[in-house]
Amino acid sequence: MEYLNGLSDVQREAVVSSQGASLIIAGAGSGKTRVLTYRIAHLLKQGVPPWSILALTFTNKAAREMKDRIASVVGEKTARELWMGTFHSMFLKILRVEAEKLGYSKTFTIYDTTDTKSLIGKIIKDLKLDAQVYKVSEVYGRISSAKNNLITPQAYSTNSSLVTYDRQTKKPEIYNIYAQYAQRCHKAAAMDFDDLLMNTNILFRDFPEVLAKYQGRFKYILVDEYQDTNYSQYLIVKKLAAQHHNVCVVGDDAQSIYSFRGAKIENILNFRNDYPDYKLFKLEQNYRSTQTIVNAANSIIARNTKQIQKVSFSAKDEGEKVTVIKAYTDQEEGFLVTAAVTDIIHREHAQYKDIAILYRTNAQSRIFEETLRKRNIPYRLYGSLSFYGRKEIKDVLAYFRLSVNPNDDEAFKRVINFPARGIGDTTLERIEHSANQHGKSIWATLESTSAEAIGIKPGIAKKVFDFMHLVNGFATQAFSADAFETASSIIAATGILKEFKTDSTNEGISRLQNIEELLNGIREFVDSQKEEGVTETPTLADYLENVSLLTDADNDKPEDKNKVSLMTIHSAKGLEFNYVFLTGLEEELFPSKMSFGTPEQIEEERRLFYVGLTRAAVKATISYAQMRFKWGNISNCIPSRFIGEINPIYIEQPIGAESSDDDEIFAAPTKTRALNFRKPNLRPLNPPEQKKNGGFVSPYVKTESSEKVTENINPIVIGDLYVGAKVTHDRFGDGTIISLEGSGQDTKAEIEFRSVGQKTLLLKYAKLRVLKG
DNA sequence: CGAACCGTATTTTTT
DNA sequence: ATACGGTTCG
Repeated sequence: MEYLNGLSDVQREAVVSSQGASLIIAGAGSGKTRVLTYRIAHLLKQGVPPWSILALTFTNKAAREMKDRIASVVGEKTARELWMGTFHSMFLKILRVEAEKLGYSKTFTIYDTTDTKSLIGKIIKDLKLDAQVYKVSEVYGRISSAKNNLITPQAYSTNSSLVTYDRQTKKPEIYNIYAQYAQRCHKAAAMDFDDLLMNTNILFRDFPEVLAKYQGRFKYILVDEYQDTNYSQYLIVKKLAAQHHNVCVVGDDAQSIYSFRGAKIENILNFRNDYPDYKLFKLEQNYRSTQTIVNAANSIIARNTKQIQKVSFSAKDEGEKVTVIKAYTDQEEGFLVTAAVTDIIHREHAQYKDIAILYRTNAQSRIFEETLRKRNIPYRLYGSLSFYGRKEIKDVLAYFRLSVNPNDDEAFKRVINFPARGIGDTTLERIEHSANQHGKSIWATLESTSAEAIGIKPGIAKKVFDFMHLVNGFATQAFSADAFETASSIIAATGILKEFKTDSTNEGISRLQNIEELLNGIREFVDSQKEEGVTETPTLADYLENVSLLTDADNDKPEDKNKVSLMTIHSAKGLEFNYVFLTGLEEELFPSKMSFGTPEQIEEERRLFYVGLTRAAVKATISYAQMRFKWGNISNCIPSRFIGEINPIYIEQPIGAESSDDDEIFAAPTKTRALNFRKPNLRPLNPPEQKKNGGFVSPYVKTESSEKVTENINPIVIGDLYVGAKVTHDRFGDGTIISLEGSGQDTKAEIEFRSVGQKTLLLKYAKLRVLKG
């Protein structure tokens, strides 16, 4: 039991009290993962069979890490037999076995967000609804939230509050879209993410014997991040735990940040109602962060009204104060943050992996990428365009999916004309129309309906059938042969490989590399499955089951081990870094403009800020910019209210741009009103690299008549600066125009200030006003 | 059918 | 600014 050493009293109690219902309120950095893993390890040591333990997490990464840690205590073989994974993956595993009871084929595929959105878009079009009114993402949100609350299409149409709401928002047809969507998914033998949970609920509701089977099997159920469960997930857990009542949930109401996705903070607040004789453990000591960080975080979260009372404290050193970086522009924010990163690396002898740059939206990552690249700092970008979201990967995967499940209409549509085989939109439209008429999948329709009835010419029909024949050839392989072999032959036989090999552009090369990476991934999958003895021949079908729930965070490569992390605060949840930068702390960005509606939404943003701050172990730095590029335009930014909400005793005086008189050099946007700027026929002329000539930089834009813009523009005055005339000096060194666009009354310029000789490079933007004469 | 062109919306977070 | 969808032309 040596693993029990080194735990605090309350942690140890939480670990060993294995019977009955337990609620573990675990503040940030309180060793929650440790408690969970040791609790499971403890159960295993006591002789509980691993397959009778169900441990649910929200990310694959969390599950994997926990599994690894358990393995180091009880051995890998035992750990492997645990039912440990994300909600989605665990219930997918069950649904694969039980699918036929729900009228699904066992080989059902999973529609990811892209598939779902494309299908919803198609339905909106088919129903001849106004796409301006029925926005795909909004409709998707409504459908998703209905599913997460276990509202079927039928229930939706009779639910007065939903129907009333939709009428009021002038979208009365949402129920219809939902019904169509559900129907078409079913025809295609496809489930979306929400279906995995909803169908599990339906399975347990309609098949008591199935529920009883799993209730009997899972003697112990553990749930991580319980505050982020939605109703659908909550109910599954409740049902499964109904027999043995050994349910242990871990969470922190202060870290609930997924309510937009249907997470119910109430689930954790109401735990006591479901399990009246529950045991409560409060892990209040923060072992991760300095006192300053913990106290600063507490001072923020104290402003929220809805919370479980707890005292989060740290016994570590007081530590450094939180630094606030104030930058003129988003560019400068990138520069200053990167400079601070370099500083930490050198001064603190920190490693890249100790540092994270966090932001509210993925769109903010770009500037940090640029500035980090300039300084040759290795970084790993999470989220945004994920590996599995790339076109070429999705295309290849679509072939795989189609080979396993020919009814997968979204996959079919994706690849019917990729690589191009002369089957265009019109043809596809006709086939789909016919499929909808027959209430069948595209594939099934093509199998049972004549080309004539569909309305396509024999020549085209032949191409379609050739395609089907091609896919058919993969089908048997996909279930019997080695996944890597099958994948390789699909990529070769379909001409995908050729398609990319002949493309010698950078784009093409990177696509080919991605496909190679995918193949490598498949090979690794095959090897690991063999090694673990799961199966003799891991097939493509086996591979697909795994891949659909992976995100790029699950795709860590060895060379990514020591890099600065760039990610949203959401994806940073559960992680920790010695040095954390929280960036873009501006009103409307963080807190997001979208959350201005209700105080509850602001509270969620505040929790998000809390989560971000508590990721830091040693030091947290906050940054914001006074101007930021948004939609290709500069906008003014107000510092986030959250900065002011931190008790000032934990904050160091701001560094970076001072709000002194030099502001006016940059034509403070409050003074120079950002007037509407119309681009009059301007096109880039030379790439920016070629732009320098003798201290001046020539504009790289031209008008359609090939005139250089500078020649059209009279000198512009911004403070002391003359743009378009030589700038003799300013306090940063030589001022230089790097690009200039537009002509006429109002124009926009991008100015780079560089102080030569020093390493300092300041990038600034200003909205300029052209002064005539 | 497919490439090229043009106009418009986009940016909250993700299993 | 960019990406996507729709339209037009070859």
